[in-house]
Amino acid sequence: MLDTRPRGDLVPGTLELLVLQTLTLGSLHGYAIAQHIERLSEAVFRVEQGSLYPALDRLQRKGWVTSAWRETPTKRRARYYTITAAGRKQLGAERSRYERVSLAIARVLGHA
Amino acid sequence: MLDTRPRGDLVPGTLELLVLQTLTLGSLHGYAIAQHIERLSEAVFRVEQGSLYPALDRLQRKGWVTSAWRETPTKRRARYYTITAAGRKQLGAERSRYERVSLAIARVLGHA
DNA sequence: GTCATATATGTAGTCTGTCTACATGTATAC
DNA sequence: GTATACATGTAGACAGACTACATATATGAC
Repeated sequence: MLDTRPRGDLVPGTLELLVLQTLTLGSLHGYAIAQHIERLSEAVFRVEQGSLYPALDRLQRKGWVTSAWRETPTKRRARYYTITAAGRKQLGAERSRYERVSLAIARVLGHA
Repeated sequence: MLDTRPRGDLVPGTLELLVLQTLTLGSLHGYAIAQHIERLSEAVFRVEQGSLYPALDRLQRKGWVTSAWRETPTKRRARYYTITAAGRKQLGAERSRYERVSLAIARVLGHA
């Protein structure tokens, strides 16, 4: 997910959090979700299709997002994803969980 | 690693960082490393043996730590791990990498 | 004396999630 | 016509963390 290869991964388990957060902006298709995360992270993250679509599948299976085919403003078919109520609840849980974890890491690293 | 089961993992890839950081305190055996991380994180992390020892093996294979059998103050045999110069360099790289990533996450989550 | 607990190390097998690489196709700009 | 951006997905590999197991000693409580 990171663009710092070799061995470019860190914070797996966070992709679902970032996707759910992104979907609070409204329904988006996969490509737009990826672009949004990349842009907001200032290109620290690169969301690969091989990570994104399986992640969207998982989110859907868990009932945290739903999806439907629609047409984009540029007339192409795309699958739009929408966060559900359960997804928002999950997002809240994951956000506070991330908060706790990053605080704990900060304590171990000594900048707390 | 986290004590928030079910599905208790987040920030994998961070264990090596935390271990290297802990070893800057001096040579320690595995059990003490785990205890230190758990204590400093205020029990947010639980370092399982099944994660710790493979991680220490990896760090050793990469040349970032060395180890030797010694006797503990309580007279038991234990393998003491010591960070190497290469390990310190790696630690620096991983710390700044973590910094970059957590900033990027903060931006996506909107608290930046 | 014996039992529980804390100390101490490790392995086997599983699972999850991410990655690379591939496969497919359309719309738009040049 | 051809390159690029848009758009979705799959297959297979791999890393890293997890659970559960196996082993063993020192200390303190009873």
